[in-house]
Amino acid sequence: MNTLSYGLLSLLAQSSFSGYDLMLRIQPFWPAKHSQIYPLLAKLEQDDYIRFELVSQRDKPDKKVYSLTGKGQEALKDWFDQPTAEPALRDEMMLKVFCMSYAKRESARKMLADRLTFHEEQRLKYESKLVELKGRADWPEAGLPEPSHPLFGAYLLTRKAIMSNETNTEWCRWVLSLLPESD
Amino acid sequence: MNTLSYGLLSLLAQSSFSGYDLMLRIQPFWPAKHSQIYPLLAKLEQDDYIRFELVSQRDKPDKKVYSLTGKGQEALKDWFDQPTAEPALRDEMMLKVFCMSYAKRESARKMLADRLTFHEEQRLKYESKLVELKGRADWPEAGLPEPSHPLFGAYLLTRKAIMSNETNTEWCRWVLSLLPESD
DNA sequence: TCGCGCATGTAATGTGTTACATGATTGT
DNA sequence: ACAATCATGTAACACATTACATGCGCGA
Repeated sequence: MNTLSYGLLSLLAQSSFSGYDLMLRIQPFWPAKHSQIYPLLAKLEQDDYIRFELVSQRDKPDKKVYSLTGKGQEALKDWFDQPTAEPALRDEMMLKVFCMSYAKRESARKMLADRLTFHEEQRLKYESKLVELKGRADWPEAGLPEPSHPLFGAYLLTRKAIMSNETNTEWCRWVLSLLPESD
Repeated sequence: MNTLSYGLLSLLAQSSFSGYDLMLRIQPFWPAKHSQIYPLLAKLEQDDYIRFELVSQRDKPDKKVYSLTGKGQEALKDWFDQPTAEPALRDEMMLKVFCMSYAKRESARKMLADRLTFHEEQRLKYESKLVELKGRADWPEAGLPEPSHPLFGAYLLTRKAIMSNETNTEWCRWVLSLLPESD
């Protein structure tokens, strides 16, 4: 049982999902390709942490809809009390920034401008996710969900994503302001 | 040549470092253990991107001090104009937050409090790094370095680290305020 | 004297990506 | 026609961690 395994159980604690759904939903928190997810799900199913139901769809391929077993729920609870690993960020851009004084001005500006766009788009994405969450949930109009609400965690993470993207956007703009166009 | 390889070259563009130094300095931007770094350095040396000089020390083990070759400098410049990969963040805490409504209140509070401490400590660390940078460099008292200054990148990254840690600190405090102690 | 920091390396194992494979439906 | 989305899987390879291995000097 590695972190990705617990992550999948964690998503399944909310609701049932297909492998494809899980793959898409875990991306923001733990990047993983379908080629890693599918074998893991098979293993978790074999070890009785999760079970699946075959669902036939019209107009779409059949899918396996996974849900937590009792053992899976127990595993999740135990995991929660284990020490939590520190976050690991890997960002090629930061390595490039390190030697930026040796690069062409326009290369640097382009890299920063691309990253700025990325963070602005991410921010928009998570802001609409927040709206969607507010629609699905039934918390008071003040906008503050109860800690016991199943969507509480998703709300916190969406806010976190928005905050991080705002900060990164601000940083990109600041750096660009220090790098005037040289034409 | 993978991202970590370029990262090592990137650090060596600033100044010469031992493998041990490189291992410590690359952590904030690209986590990697010494067991990954040493063989990579040997390979980069064999391929003529870097060279080393054996330095004997009193009271400390001998070390290999690496520096960039001409080929290494060329490689760095080419790399800078290549498209930059998106950042990848892996954070076990975010996965735990997702199913927080199913966990014990005190477990959740402890996890958040630990993370809060982590980000506060990181912020202090990077703030002293900023002071150290200002001491080493000779940019105007206004505090704004020139983009051509060799420490320009390090300055930008240190500011970035401080900003991110502040934002994360703020998020942790906010979440804790939503999770009153239940005793 | 016990652990930590400096300093380097290898071997075994675990994690993650890319490529290979298939196939229907929907929108451009 | 062509690409994208949904949907699942395997195989080969690349990347990363843990454990094994050594050894000196310094401070508690």
